[in-house]
Order: sequence, then structure tokens, then C-alpha cells
Amino acid sequence: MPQASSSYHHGDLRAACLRAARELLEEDGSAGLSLRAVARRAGVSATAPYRHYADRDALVSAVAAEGYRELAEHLAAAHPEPRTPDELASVAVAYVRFALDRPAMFRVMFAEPCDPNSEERVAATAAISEYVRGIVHAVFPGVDPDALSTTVWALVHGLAFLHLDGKLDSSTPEVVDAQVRAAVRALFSVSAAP
Amino acid sequence: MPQASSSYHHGDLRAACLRAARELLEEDGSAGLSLRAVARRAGVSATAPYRHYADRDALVSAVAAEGYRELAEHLAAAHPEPRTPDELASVAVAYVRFALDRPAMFRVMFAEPCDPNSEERVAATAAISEYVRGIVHAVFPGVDPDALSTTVWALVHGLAFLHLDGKLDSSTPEVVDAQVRAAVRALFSVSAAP
DNA sequence: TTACAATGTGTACAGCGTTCACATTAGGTC
DNA sequence: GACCTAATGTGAACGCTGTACACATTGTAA
Repeated sequence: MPQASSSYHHGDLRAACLRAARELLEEDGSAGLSLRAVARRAGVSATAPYRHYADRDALVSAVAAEGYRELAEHLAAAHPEPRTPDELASVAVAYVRFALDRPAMFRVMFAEPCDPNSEERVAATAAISEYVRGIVHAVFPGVDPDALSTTVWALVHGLAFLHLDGKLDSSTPEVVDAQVRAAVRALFSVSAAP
Repeated sequence: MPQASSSYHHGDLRAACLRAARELLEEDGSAGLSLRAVARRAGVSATAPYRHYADRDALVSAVAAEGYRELAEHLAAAHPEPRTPDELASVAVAYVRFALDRPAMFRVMFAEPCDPNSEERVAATAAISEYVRGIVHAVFPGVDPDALSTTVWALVHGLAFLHLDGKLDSSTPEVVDAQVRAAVRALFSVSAAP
């Protein structure tokens, strides 16, 4: 584990860039996430990051990939193994809460055109998609998990975005939670009783 | 109605900028939408647009506002006065189709942080929100239109975004249509039978 | 006609992404 | 330990961007 003792070589610039990028994202939103600002914060010349990221998009994709992993953790923390519609609704609430708590990160993850180049990013989104599918399958063993998981994901994702864009009442977390729960419950009561 | 006869004053630079901005958006995506490129296309100096738009965001907001109006027209064209869940589903299909047909425009409308400054933009989103509410109320006179319209809008909006991000199967329009219809039908069959 | 307000021009500055030649250093080989 | 090579960081440079400012031009109303 090299340190920043020798002032020339940084030691772990790749990780330092990622950390700086995330800090800038939280502080100034995605507009403040510039390669040069990242380099400045890492205490390194403007072009040094190019040794570790092909271009700005590559860095952003790496940030997004981290975001996907953290979203997955956040959902798992809401309920490790949901088995009832209510437990699943808790996961949905966590999804929307994640979006509202870290809007810039959520936008980086979903609002930009997803470049099919970044394998890291594609793998991360595939993982989360699979995760949702698994939950739905566990809660409703009988139904086709593909169709239902798509529907519930879309519903929750849409709620997240509309809240993010200020198109819904997001005044208090309680209001948001209740709304998400109600929407998910409505969707599930039909699927569970065919 | 002044013309571009006198080479100094453009005549209607405001509209020309809007048109140029929309063309650039379709050609190069939102990355190509720069104020300077707009000015070049309008055949005018780089700073001339500032007489009509305070900054780049103001121009983008104006483009988004046009997008909202066109989306409303597009939905109305799908079915002028939906009265059944199936007719409403047709409107939902039109919504997703709009997003897939004009991804750059859709992203400008929804994927960027909505600045509460632009009255034009706020009014346009309020109008479309009200429009959805009206439809839901017409199709389901009995239920609370606020809650249900929020849910259906979120569902359709989420479907649009997931398709846009390549997270769902968008291989053919038919596949997309069927999926949207199925999702909306599932949501409505419960709300219609309390 | 004349003054004023509206509109377009040109210059300038700082910041950005990115390329390229060069400097420095870490780690394996003799 | 000395040496070579690949990895990593530097600096200058280019063209692009948004935007501010002083100035030029023109439509319009008095």
C-alpha cells in the first residue's frame, strides 16, 4: 500500500480521483464534476487522471457504478429478504429515498445516456435489475417475475424521478413514504390475486 | 413581421435560436446544444442570443417548454378523450413512444434539474400534470384522481426512462407497446374494482 | 429630425476536455 | 547494487465553451 510520501507518484490516484469526483458531485452537483477539478482536489496535475480514466465519461461511469453498488446495499439494508408485499414496499421506499437523499448521484446513474462501452456500468445495472427480479420472484413465486419486476421497477423509478423533478409533493419523508407504499400496494394487490 | 433583409438586425432571432437549438439537439444530442453553435446556425454573433435568453439554461428551458407542449399534443393525438382503461393505455403508449422517438428532447424535459426560475417551464409541467389528472378523472370518476394519476404517471414515466436507458427490451415498437399496455392494465384493474 | 431603446458585433477572460512530448519513479533483471 | 523498461505524473498547447463588456447599428416614437 503505497503512500503519498514521494511527492511525484501519488500512490493510488485512481481511488483518489473517484473519491474526489464523488465529493464534487455532492457539493456542486454534476456540473461541478470536471476532470480538472478532480485533479486539483487530488493534488495532481490536470492530465494525470488520464492515466487511469480514458476520458471524463469513464470517470463518471465509474462513479455511477459505485452508485449502483451503494443503491443495492441501501435496498438490502431496508429489508434483507423481502417475502411479503409490505416488505417489498419497504424496499421501494428505500429506492425513492436514495434518489431524494443523493439526487446528483441518482441523476448520474440514470439521467445520462448510458454508454454501452463501460462494462463496469453495464454489469452494475444488470446486477440491480437481477436483484429486483429476485425479490419479486421471492414475494410472488407464482407469477412471471420478468413482467412484474419490470412493472414495479418502472413504477418506483418513475416515482423517484417525478419527486426529484419536483413534480410531486416531497415536503416530508413521511408523505413520500406513504405515497410510495400506496402505489406499490395498489400494483401488487392485483398481481397477487389472479 | 420583419425579415432578414437588413443584414444587421435578424428579424426574429428569438425564434431562430429556438429552432436552431432544437435542430442541434436532434442532430448531436444535448451535448451539441451550445449557445455558440446556436448562434452560428442562426448566422449571428456568439453573444447575440443573450439579448433574448439570459443564459444557456434559459434557452434549454425554452426548448423543454416546447417539448412539453408537443408531448401534450402527441398524447391528445393518441386519443382525444380517453374514457376507458384501454384508451388510457393508448395514451400511455404514446407517452413512452414520444420518449423513444425523441430521446434527447425527453431528457432535456425531465433528466436535468428543473430550475424553478423558468416560469415557462414550470407552467408547462403543471399543465401536463393537470392533463394526466384530468384523464384519470374521466376514466375513473369514482376514485381520488390525485393519487391514481400520480401512480399511473410514475409507472409510465418510469417505463419510458428504463427503455431510454436500455434497461428493458425495446427491440421493436410492438414489444414496447405490449409491455406498456400490460403494465397499465394491471395497475387499473385493481383501481377500477374497489 | 432627433433621441432613445432595442438589438447585434467584437473583444476578452476564465474554465473545460484532451493531446503530446517530456520527467520521474517503481520494480524486475543482470 | 546497477540498469533497463514500463508505469505514472508534469507542462504546455489547442480548440471549444459560457459569459461580461464596450461599442455599433437600427427601428420607433416624440
